[in-house]
Amino acid sequence: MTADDPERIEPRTLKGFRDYLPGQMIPRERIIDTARRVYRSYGFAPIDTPALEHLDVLTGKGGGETEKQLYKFQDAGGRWVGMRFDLTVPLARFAAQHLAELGTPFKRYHIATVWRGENVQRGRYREFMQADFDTIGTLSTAADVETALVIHDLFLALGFSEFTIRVNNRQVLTGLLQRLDLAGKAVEILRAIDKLGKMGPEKVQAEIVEVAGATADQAARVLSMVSLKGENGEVLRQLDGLVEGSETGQQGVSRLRDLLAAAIAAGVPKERIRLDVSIARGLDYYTGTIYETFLTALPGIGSVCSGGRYDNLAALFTSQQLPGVGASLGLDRLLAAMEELSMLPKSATPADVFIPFFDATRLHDYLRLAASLRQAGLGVELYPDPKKLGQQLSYADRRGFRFAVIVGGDEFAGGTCQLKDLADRSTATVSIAESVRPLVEEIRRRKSA
RNA sequence: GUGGCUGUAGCUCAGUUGGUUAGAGCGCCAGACUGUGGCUCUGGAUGUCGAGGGUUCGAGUCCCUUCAGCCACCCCA
Repeated sequence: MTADDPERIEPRTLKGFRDYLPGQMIPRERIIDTARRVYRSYGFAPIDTPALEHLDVLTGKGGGETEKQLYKFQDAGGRWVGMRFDLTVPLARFAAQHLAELGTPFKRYHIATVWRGENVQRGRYREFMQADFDTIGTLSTAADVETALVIHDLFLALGFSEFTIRVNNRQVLTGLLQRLDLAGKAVEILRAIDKLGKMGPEKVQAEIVEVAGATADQAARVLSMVSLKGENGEVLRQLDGLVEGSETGQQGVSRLRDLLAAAIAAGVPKERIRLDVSIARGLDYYTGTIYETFLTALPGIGSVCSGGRYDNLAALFTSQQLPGVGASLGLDRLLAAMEELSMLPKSATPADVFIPFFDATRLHDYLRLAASLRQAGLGVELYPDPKKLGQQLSYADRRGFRFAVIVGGDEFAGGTCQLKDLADRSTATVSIAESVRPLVEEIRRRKSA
């Protein structure tokens, strides 16, 4: 093939779809591992579902926005199929289909790729990964609390200390709207409220009047509630007054009060979990607690972990009432955030130890050494060509290896090796005559130091 | 889907009113240094100027289309 070969195909990826190089994939896998570990530590069990579903499963009763973003096509057999655009709808189908054998309460996590044909932006792609966890089959506030605790543990485990889980409860707003006779326009009003951070109160109020047909006075009252600021306890007290006379509203406030108290009792610092009456979440199926997680250093990127409680997950598929609560970690958005915050290590190798192929006649010895280090649990890469040592070390340095174990003629003769710490350029002579154990211990010691 | 900005070497960019063989820095490869990587010096390779079409004697430079990226709307992870 030549450069002007007309048959040559340009290598490229679809808009919004990306390749992941080792430098990106290593931290990505680390986030996945962390999420998995935290979810499992609470007893959430892994599941998976197909990427493709029957189209009607995904579209359900039809919803404007998601339907527009849905990737759909006819398969070879003429069936209409769609690619999942979130993990909640597949969970609903899954629950309706298998819950009889699983029983409730059922806690699952699901880390998988989803697809949305929407316009791309920083941290927003057409193919991205979500890491969901949900507890279904219970109405208990305990599950709501646990959801917040999982989010909290997760972000700590990921290396964040500056973040805020904002919580709210749909029932509070619903209660207020009932009192204002605006209950029928809840969806439009919620959507307007969701824009509060971006547009400011005046425009939101105008939108409520315009889109929901509310009077200026009604809109002002919605705004006054949604604009409540201050300590969690203070806001709760004010909400008590605002929802007075609405059973739903009172229940919402009461659940928020319980949730916050329990989360703080469980060790979440109060600055990391805040009642924020303005968060509403676009999705209409949330009926109770709502969660959004913001990074203090990067509020502009939006929520990196969102979720909430729903009354009836699988109404579309079964008459069985399935309440639940859960949240979704936006892995790719989070990764974009971490990259921007320089939280990603630059290493492009998953291994700790580099062994230069130094003495061209000793391949077998190098292979043996590498094997015994691996057996001790270390990741080891042996360079494939006996090039000059400087070049090999330069390669190791670029890749981000931490250690080089150098063994040449002198070392073979003396039964030793040189352990070189690429980070601080120091070297130490370690005996490997009897066993590699001293070497392994030295590496471990330096790693944890 | 709508609107704005951008697209030149692996990366960041320069490229004069359209004018012959398209440049820099960084990176990469090699050597100086036949057993030790971040410095220095020397040499070297690399471009369908995002793609396609048009205007022109002549286009990286102008026009149209298209693709991709960034930003806003929208929505959301």
